[in-house]
Amino acid sequence: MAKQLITPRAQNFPQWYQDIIAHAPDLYDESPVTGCITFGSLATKLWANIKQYMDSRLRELGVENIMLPTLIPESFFQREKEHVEGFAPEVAVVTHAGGTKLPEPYFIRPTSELLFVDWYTRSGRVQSHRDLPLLVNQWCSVMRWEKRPRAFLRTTEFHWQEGHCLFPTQDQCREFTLKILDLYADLSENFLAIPVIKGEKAEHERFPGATGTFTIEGMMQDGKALQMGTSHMLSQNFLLGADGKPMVSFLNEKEEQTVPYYDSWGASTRLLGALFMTHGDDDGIVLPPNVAPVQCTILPIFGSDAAENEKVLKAARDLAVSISKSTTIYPVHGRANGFEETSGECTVRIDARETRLGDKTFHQIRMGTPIRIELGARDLAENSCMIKSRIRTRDEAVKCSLSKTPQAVTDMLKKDQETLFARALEKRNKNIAEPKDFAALKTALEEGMWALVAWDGTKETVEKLKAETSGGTYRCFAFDGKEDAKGVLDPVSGKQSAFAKRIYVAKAY
RNA sequence: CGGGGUGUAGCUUAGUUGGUAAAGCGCCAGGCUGGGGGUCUGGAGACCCAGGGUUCGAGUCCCUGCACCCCGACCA
Repeated sequence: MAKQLITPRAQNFPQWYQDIIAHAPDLYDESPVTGCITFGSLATKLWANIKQYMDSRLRELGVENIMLPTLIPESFFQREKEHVEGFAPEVAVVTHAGGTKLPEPYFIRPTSELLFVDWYTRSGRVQSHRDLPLLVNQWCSVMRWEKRPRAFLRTTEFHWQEGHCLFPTQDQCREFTLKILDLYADLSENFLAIPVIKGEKAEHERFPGATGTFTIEGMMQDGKALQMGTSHMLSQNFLLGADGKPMVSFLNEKEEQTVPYYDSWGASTRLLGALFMTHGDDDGIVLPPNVAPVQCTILPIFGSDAAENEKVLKAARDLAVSISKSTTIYPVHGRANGFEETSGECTVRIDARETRLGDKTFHQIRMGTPIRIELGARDLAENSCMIKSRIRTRDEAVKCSLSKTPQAVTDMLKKDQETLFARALEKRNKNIAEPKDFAALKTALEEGMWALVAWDGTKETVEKLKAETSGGTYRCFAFDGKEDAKGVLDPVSGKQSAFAKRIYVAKAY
């Protein structure tokens, strides 16, 4: 019985990550295109859930969705020098179409600032101060020819949302940019159960063309940082042409032509990578109940008596209906036929395949399903079932009467969501050091920790940090309002801090 | 784009000094089988990455490509 094993985290973290995502049924497949993956039904549902959560928050803020083209005319790229230099190396170009060479090549969008700016004027949406703020977003995929792809964390084509908003004043723009950062943090912490640090990127880490970049950073189980979403203040940078003349302007209350302030913000399918890396264990991925496409799977236990099996299956269906509070049960054709699902307050799946319980159990473990319920003829005779959680030990299995099961499941889902967040938070907080000197900083990074330090603000120090700690980077300035870096020495250079706030240092994905 | 590695069945791999392919998992059929991948029997499945070359004969030896993976630099 040679099992397909998952490399333990402690032994080789990158291999472990590859193993758990590879073993999760229907999560993803490699594709024929370099660095691109096929999102399986599980990944697609996870992304759909994230999208739904975020979309409803965005609607509360008044953001509308639109959809722009995938291609950008090459000439657009001549407008924003810094932006072009930032993205040119990783852009794919379409030179031929319709069997002939195109007069002007099209770039496959790596991000859509240039198209949004065009749309603002083309659509006539920005003419008066009454048109502002203009709050729009799009869900799409973009393409960046990165040197080193990693499934979910950095794929050549990735799916994301990109919001592009205009405001009459800089203050309003900044306020909204930060509001989105809060939204990202809320999504991450309350939905994905991943604690994040909110902060501002140092100048050298800014989005090309931005005047300010704000980020949420999560700590993965190996202590590396992952940038999970960014919100950029672009100010008027994309709205002025190469000649300095406004490309977008509106008439304000005083009847003056005015250039608005622009922000853009995005979060991508990298969030799924963060999810797996944060919560996964040596048995596979673990999905927090709030994002999980299926909260609970009922595993009927079948014997050799067909009539008994029929009764067990019927009881499983009744139980699924009462847990999910939905009467519709429909078949699901996944890796094999024999699954059924209900939707409602929570999604309950029945694994009615005629395989052994061990197979069904393992399938669910590898898929990260929060709760399993085992139900056989003997349980049925006692009007009970066994409830097991993905994140609890087998000793913690609960025997529960069928009538009380729906409430027990609801309670367990809520508790497990909290537990996952609390675990990750505790681990994160334990792993942030405040080193006094460079030696202590090096040690902290070697041990997979982050460090909160003062920084002298120089490029030399950035280089020195990276070179002498094998990849340490400045992640973001602490966002907690504390100004405790004044007069403090930078542990890397030994010089005075150039900023009022301290900055987080970590190795990163 | 530098450094290293690997291409043989759906997956993981074995293939001796060159003689036209093997195992485990998975899959299909059928037994026995109730709680973390059970077991027995039978079966299907591979122009050995591509193109050249050496040879009576190449998965194996020699060139040349291509692809993928890992470690760095770049990034959501």
